Amino acid sequence: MPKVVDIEQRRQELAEAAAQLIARAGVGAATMRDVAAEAGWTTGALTHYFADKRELLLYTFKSSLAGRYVARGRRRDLTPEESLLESLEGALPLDDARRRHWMVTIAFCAQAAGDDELSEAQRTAYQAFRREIARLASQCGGGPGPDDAVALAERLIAVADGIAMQALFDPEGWPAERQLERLHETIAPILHPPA
Amino acid sequence: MPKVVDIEQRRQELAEAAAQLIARAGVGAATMRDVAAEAGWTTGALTHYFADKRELLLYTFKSSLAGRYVARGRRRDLTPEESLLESLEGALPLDDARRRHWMVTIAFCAQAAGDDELSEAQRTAYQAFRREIARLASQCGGGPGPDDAVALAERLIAVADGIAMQALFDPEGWPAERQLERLHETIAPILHPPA
Amino acid sequence: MPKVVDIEQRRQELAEAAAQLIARAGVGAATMRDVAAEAGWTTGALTHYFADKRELLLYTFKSSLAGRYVARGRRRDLTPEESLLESLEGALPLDDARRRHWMVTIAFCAQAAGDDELSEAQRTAYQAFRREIARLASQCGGGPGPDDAVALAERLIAVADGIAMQALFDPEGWPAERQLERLHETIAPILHPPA
Amino acid sequence: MPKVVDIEQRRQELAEAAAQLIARAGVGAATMRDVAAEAGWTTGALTHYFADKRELLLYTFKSSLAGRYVARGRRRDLTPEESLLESLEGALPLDDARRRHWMVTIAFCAQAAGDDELSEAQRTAYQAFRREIARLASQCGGGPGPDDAVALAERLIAVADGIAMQALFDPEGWPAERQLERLHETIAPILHPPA
DNA sequence: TATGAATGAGCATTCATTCAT
DNA sequence: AATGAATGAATGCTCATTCAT
Repeated sequence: MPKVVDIEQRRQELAEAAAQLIARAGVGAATMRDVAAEAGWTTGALTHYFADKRELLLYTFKSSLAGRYVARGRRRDLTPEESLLESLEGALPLDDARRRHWMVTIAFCAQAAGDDELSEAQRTAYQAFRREIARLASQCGGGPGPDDAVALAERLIAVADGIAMQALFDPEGWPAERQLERLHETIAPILHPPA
Repeated sequence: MPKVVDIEQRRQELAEAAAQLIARAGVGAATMRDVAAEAGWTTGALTHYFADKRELLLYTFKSSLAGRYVARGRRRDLTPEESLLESLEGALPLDDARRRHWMVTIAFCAQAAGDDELSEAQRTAYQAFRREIARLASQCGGGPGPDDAVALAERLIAVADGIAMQALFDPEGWPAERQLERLHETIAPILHPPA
Repeated sequence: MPKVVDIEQRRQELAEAAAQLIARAGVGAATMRDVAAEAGWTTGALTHYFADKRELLLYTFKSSLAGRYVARGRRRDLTPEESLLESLEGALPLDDARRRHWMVTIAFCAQAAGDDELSEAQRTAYQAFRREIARLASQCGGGPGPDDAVALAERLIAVADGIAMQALFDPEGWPAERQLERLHETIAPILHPPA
Repeated sequence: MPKVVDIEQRRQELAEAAAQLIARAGVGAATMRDVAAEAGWTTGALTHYFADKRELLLYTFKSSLAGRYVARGRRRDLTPEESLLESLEGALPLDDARRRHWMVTIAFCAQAAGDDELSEAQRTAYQAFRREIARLASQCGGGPGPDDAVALAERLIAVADGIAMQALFDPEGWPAERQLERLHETIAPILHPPA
C-alpha cells in the first residue's frame, strides 16, 4: 500500500501557499514553481493535486472564502445582529488574514475576465454570501421579509466591500478602527431605518 | 511643442487598446504584441511610447480613470447634488464603458500587490476621487463641514464601489436599474440624515 | 519455475497495451502511465516488469513481430509455396492487427535512429524474417540454392514491405484486395522466372 | 525598415537542421532548443518561422521530399527509362543524404499515427511520387496505358521502398551496389514483361 | 507484488525586451 | 518613427523514474 495522504488537506496547504504568494507579491508571483516551493514541495507534487494552474487558482479562491466563513462561525453565543456584524466585518481587511482574502479575490477577478467558469465562480460566491447575510438579517428584530432581505443584504455587503476596496491598498490610512467606524455608521440606518 | 500632443494622443490610443483587451479577455491577454496589434501598430512602436509593460499598465489605469471624469464633466448646468450623483454613478458598471473602467481597475490592483509604485497610484486615485466627492458633498444644501465631508465621501464611495463589485461579473443579475436603485436608496439617508 | 510463465504473460499484456496505444495515437501517446492504465495497472506495476521505457519499447517490438509469426504458423497442412505466401501476406497491413504490427515497427525505427541497441534489434528482426522466407523459398519446387535463396528472400520481402509502406496510411486507397493483387502479380515472376 | 529576411530560405535552413538531428539521433533528439542550436539560432528565432513543433516537422518532411526531387532532376539528357531508374534510385538510402530523407520519413510516419493532418501529408507525398513514376513509366518504350501505369508505379515504388526499409538500419550489410542490384533485377521483369 | 506519492529534469511555448535597419 | 527579427529567460506542464508503504 502506498503512503496514505489526505488529499484535501494537501490541497489546502498548497492553496494556502498560493494565497500567501498572491497577497505578498501579486498574481504574477504565484508561479507553479514558486507556489510549490512556498509549500515546501516540488512542481511535480503540485500537479498531482491540481490539474493545472487555473484549477489551483479556482480552488485557492474558493478555499479562501471558505476560510473566511469558518473563522466567522466560531462563536455561537451571538445574537443574530452580532452574527451579522461579524460576518460583515469578515469582509473588511482588518488584519493580514482578511487582507489576504481580498488579495486573492482581486487576483481571481482579474483572471476571471473573459473566463466563463471563473466568472461563474465569482458570481456563485457572492450569491452564497448574500444568502448568508440575508438569512442573518431576517433574524434580526423587526427584520424584513424574504424579498426585502436580499435587497438589504446587497446594500450591507456593498458598504462592507466598498470600504474594503478603499482600505485594501492603504493600510496606514485605513486602520481597523476607521474601517469599523465607517461600516457601523453607514450600516446603522440601513438596519434600523428611522421610521 | 509641436509633436507633444501627437505623442500623448498616441499613448491614449494604445492605452485604450490595452483597456479593451483587459476588459475583454483578462490581464493575461494584454500582451505587448496584442495591445500593439489591437491599436493597429507593431510591438516596436509600442516601446516608443512606453518604456515597458508596467508603464503601459500604469498609464492605462490612470487614463481609464481620467476618462471617467471627462465623461462625467460634460454637462455643467447641474445642481451640486446632481453632480454628486452623476459622479457616483460613474463608479457603477452601468454600461460597457464603465464596466471596462472597472476591469482595468481590478487588473491593476491585482498587479499592484507587492508593487509599491502601483499601490501608491491606486491610493492616489482613490484620494483624488474622495476629494472630488467631498467637494461636491460640501456644496450640497446643509452639507457637512470639511472634516465630515471626507468621512461622508468615504461612505458614499463605499456604497457605489460595493455595488460595483457585486454587479461586475453578473450583468444579467445586476441591470442598470437595480444598481441605481440600490445606490440611491442607500445613499439617501447618508446625504439627508433624518435628524 | 512456477512464476516465470506469469511474468512473461504479464509482460505480454503490457506490451500489447503499448502496441495498442502506439498504433492508435502514435509513440508520443505511449507514456508509461498510459500504457499501464491501458493494461489496467499503475505505473509502479509497469516498472516491475520493465526496467525502463526503452526496454518496454524493445520488448513491444519483438513481441509484435513474434505475434506475427505465431498467427502465421497456425495451419500446418500447407504446401511450401502456400506457407511462403502466407508469411509474406503477414507483412501486409491487411487488417487492424497487422496494421498495428507496422505502426509498432515504424515507431520503433523512429526511436532506433542513433541508438545502437535498437538498431541492432531491427537488423536482427529483418535477418530472422529473411532466413524464414529463404527457407520456405528453397523448399518450393525448382527452388534456388542456399545463396540465391537469400537474394530471393530479400526481393520478396522488399515487395511486401514496399506495398505495406504505401498502404499503411491509406487504408481506403489500399483495401486488402489491392495489396494482395500487387503482391501476387509482382512476386510471381520472381518465384517463377520465365526461363 | 527592418532587416529583410528571406523567410523561405530561413525555414529551409531550420528544417535542414531538424532533418540532420532526426537522422543522427532520432526524433526524440530533435527538440526545439536543439534544432535551433544546430542551425545556429535560439529558440525564439525558431518560433518566428514555425508556429509550433508540428509545423516544423511537417515542413521538414515536405522539404526533405522536395530535396529528393530536386537532386533527381538535374540532368536532362536522359532517356525516359534512365529518368525512371534515377527516380527510383532516389528512393534508396544509397548515401547519407538519401538515408537522411528516409530517417525523416520514418520519424514523420511515427508521429503521423493518430494525426489526421500528418497522415494526409504522408498520403499526398506518396501520391505525388506515384504520379511522377507513372508518368515516366508511360513514356518508356512499349509502356502501359494510363490505368496500368499507376499499378506499375505502385509495384516499382514498392520494390524500391522495400529495399530501402531493409537497408536503412544496416548500411554495412546493404552497400549501394547490393541495393542497386536487388532493385534492377527485380524491376526488370516488371518493366519488360517476358511476353 | 503493487501502489501512487513525489521527484526533478526537460519539454514546447510565450513574451517582454532589444536593436539593426 | 516604425519595423519586425532575434533574444533568452521564464512559464506551465509532462513524464520517466524512484521509493516508502
